[in-house]
This record gives sequence, C-alpha cells and structure tokens, in this order.
Amino acid sequence: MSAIADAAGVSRATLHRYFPDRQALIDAVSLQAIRETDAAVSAIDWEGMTSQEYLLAVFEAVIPLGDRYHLLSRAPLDAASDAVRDAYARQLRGVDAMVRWMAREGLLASAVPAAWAALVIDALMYTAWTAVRDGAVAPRDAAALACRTCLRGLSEGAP
Amino acid sequence: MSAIADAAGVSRATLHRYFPDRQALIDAVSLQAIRETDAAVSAIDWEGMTSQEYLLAVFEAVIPLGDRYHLLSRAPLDAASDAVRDAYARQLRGVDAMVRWMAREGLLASAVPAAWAALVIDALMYTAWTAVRDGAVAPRDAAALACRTCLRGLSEGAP
DNA sequence: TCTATATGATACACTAATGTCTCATTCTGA
DNA sequence: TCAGAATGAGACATTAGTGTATCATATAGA
Repeated sequence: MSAIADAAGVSRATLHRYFPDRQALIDAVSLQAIRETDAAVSAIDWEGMTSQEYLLAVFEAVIPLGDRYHLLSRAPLDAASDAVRDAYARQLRGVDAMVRWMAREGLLASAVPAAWAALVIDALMYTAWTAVRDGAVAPRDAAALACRTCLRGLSEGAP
Repeated sequence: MSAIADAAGVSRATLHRYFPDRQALIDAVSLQAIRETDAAVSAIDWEGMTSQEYLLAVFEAVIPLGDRYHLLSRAPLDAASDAVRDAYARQLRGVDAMVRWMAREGLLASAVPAAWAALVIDALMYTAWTAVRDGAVAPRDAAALACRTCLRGLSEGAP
C-alpha cells in the first residue's frame, strides 16, 4: 500500500480514504481491468467478419492491455468481491463463445476439446503480452503471431 | 513457513534447522524442481528421433512435473541464489536448442521468430499442466494436445 | 544401556505492513 | 474572500510473520 501510494504521488492516508482496505483496492483495479477489456472487445464490429478475423481483432485489442492483468494474476480470486468474480466469469464465457464460433466454422480439429482451445487462447494472449514487454517480439507483430499460432495450432491437419 | 512445517509434519524449529531462512528453502525447492526436470528430459533417448518426436517426449516427461513449478512462479528470480539462476538459464538454453533443432528440420515457419517459438513451448507446457490439474483435459491427452498445438501453431502453412 | 543426535514445544525480539486517528495545511468553488 | 472539502504528515495500536534461543524429550546407534 505504501509503494502504491508513493507511485500514485499520494499519501498513504489518502489512499485509504479512497480504498478502505487492501482488498477494496484490488477489487477496484480488477473491475477496471475487466471493464477496459470488455470495452476494447465490444468496440470490435464483428458484422461480416469470419471468426478468424474476429480472433485477430480481439488479440490486437487485448494484448496492449496485458499490464492490467499482470499484478492481478497474483491476487487470489476467491478473496475478490462477487462483482469481480461475476465479471471474470462473464469474460470466460466470452472466450467460450468465441471458441464455439470457431468450431461452427470448422476451425477446430476434432481432436481438440473446446476447453483446451479456450485455455490456449488465454495463454497465448498473456504470452504475447509478455513477449512484447520483454522485447522478444515487436509490438506490431505480436497479435498476428499469437493469432496464427492459435488458429493453426487448433485447426485440423498434420502435423 | 508455519504452513510448510505443518504440511511436512515437522515443527517450525526443525524446518529452520534444515533451511536457515525462507530464501534458502525456496532455493532448495527451485534446484530440486530444475534437477528433476533435467533428469526427466535427460532420460529421453533422442537417438534416431525427429525433433517432433522429441518434443512430444519432452512434453510427456515435463507436464507431470508442473506442480514443482507452480508455487515457484511467484518467487522473484532476482532474489534467488546464483546456483538457481544458472540452472534456470541452462534450462532456457535447452529450450532454445530444441527450437533450433525444429528450425533445422523445417518445422518453423519463416514468419515465426525463434524467441516466440520458445515462449509458446514454455507457455503450453504450463497450460497443459493446469489443464490436467483442473480436469479440463485428461492426463493421457495433455502432452499430445500441447505438442500438436505447438507443432502446427509454429509450422509453415495456412491458416 | 548409554550417549550423541534430532526433534518438539515454547518463548522472545524484531520487522514489516495494515488500518485508524488527529491535526495542520492546502485547494477549490461560491 | 471565505467556508468547506481534500490532502499530507505523523502517531498509534494491532497483526502476522520471521529468525533465534533454550530446554526437555525422544530416537537411534554403538
């Protein structure tokens, strides 16, 4: 809390006035992250898109928001408020819906369970962000690389 | 430390006799995890294997060891001892070597940087383990799924 | 059996962090 | 200008956790 107050250029007392305790702050930051992500994804006009194009658009929209989730990944979800848990569950359902769309368009190999596809999409989003952050991949390439890795990785065919 | 001592069926005092402080314990567990992984990977007889077969064998050997790394992922690496940092760097070089082998055999698309390939392999190993742990994927399928996702995801071709 | 070693239980000092409170100061808007 | 609101600085009590030390007991091996 001290470090956060310092980084915000604010005294610790003021921080506690806005967020009574630690968990309230974490909840607020979590909700903010989820809302930003929702907004970025909702802004995509998917009319007339294939699911491939949509997936790429989602990667492009979400990867730059990776820093919102970085610290949050250490915050135990079961300590969060109901609002945060609900919002998070909604996000997961969004990924599932995308996977079902991909499946309808025949982009999922029969050997690939939907649950695995959703996990891979999540994991590659996070990996793409860390790759950009650490300079392993150029920011302009990250979304295309991650999207391509998902699409080919999950689709039918050999190898 | 108290929780660990309890889980080990040992008093906190005894725990401190074996590991003087917290960091010593984390270092010991880290080294153990890395050595177990090294042993599992070294046990693979890669003579006459293609890099594809080798990658599958590595996934099969390493995924069951995921729990060794789970808690460690929260331990800041720069607080670790030199021995741990060295061992970890060696492991990363091992992944790089595997990626170079795959590249020599033409399994890496020209659009896919080696650094991205290494990150994807790492990420999917961890994802496969969590998928098994959470029951999203059957243990016997995990390695094949992750390996397949890597190989197709990183290789040349459309989509 | 006897001795050395390992362990458990417990107490202790110390640190870091959290959350609360008070009071003086600053700023903001009518 | 002036009143109300926001902030900063600092003190305070509380808690959790860490590492150390001590002593009695249990255990194993010669």
